[in-house]
Amino acid sequence: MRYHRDDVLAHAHQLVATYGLGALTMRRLGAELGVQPSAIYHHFANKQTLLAAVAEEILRRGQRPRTADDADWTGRVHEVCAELRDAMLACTDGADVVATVWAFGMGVQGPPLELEAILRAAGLDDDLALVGSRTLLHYIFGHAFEEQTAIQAISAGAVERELDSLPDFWTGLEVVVDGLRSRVEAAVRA
Amino acid sequence: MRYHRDDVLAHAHQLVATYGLGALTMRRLGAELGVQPSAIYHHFANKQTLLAAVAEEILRRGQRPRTADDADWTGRVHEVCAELRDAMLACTDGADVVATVWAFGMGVQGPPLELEAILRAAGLDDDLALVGSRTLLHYIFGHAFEEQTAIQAISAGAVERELDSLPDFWTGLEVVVDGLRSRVEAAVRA
DNA sequence: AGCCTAACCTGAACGCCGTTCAACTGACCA
DNA sequence: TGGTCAGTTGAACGGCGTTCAGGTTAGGCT
Repeated sequence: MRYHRDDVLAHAHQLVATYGLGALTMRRLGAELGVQPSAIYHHFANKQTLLAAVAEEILRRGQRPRTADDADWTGRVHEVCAELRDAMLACTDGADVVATVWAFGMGVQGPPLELEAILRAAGLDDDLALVGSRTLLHYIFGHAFEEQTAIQAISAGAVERELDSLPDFWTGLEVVVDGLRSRVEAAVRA
Repeated sequence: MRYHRDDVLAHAHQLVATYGLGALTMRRLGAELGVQPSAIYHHFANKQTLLAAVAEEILRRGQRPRTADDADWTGRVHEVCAELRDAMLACTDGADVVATVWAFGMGVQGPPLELEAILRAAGLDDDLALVGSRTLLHYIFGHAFEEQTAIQAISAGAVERELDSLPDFWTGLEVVVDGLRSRVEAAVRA
């Protein structure tokens, strides 16, 4: 059997989704495909590139049609945030993968740009729209990463933490959106 | 020369601070001390434990006296957030180290508990104080991590990103604090 | 049908990594 | 003087990402 880039990517994604980021090894991926590890370097320059592609795949699989097109900006923000969060949670270590790739500037530009555009359309100037989108992103990444890590640490028995000590995602998101709302109202008033 | 736990920890911290997380290797740390890698396992059970200790050390070195003790809660929040952020930025990969250790529940409980207490003293109920402290934390970790990673990626020439595209930390923090302020006012009014 | 080219793969090697373990050293105290 | 124990040694195990020169095969062109 000979493979294409998409076959390798699909297997890599499945490996991460099923067994976590630690299972994504060039050797294991090769074994999964019945191929030498070195064969993967024909499709991806290195592991970092492969990881970036996995991150995009995680987001791609989580995409949904936008329903609240010209509704209140808060509804559109919620929609994008929910999609991003759900996409990451649907994959073991998804938040880790996506946040890392994003921070390294190797991809994952869709949701940030979308949030930025929504905030600008709501009336914020360019600087505030950038700040707002990044604040939302940091909150979403941080919450999802902590949630996934805690689940993993607990199920591995590595730590005696309680799962119900995790705060609700939506309440925190509301706090950030409230902060943005006062800026939007000030901008519209001016 | 024979070493104690604190000597090993100090060298580990210095290694991370100077050359980054990637340089913290049991082998390299041993070499730095003129000792076999296995000798380190006498002081720390494994690398994860060592890393947790390094995270605590990063925070410890960033500690400052609290000046705004019974002032406005927003001032106290700013103080804690600034200390946390500065402590992480003072060390290469500091945000990565601290955030990871925190997420794994292996330590780094000082700042979160402090923030939670401040918000509770401001009038928020337990749930909201927890949500608020976590939201602040996620924002601080996310921003610092992205900032440090971007600096590193740019200086390594790995990516063509612009440094000035990073949004201002304090503006974003103000957004979150604004969101919390409306909750505090609602709580005090009730 | 035959060929050529590009895509895909092999297999071995290199230099790292965290971790384990039985055995040794040396300072300190009774 | 003898024993205890914190600290260390040195070798080994299994795993990792990555490189490279060379082999193989599928698909389009003549």
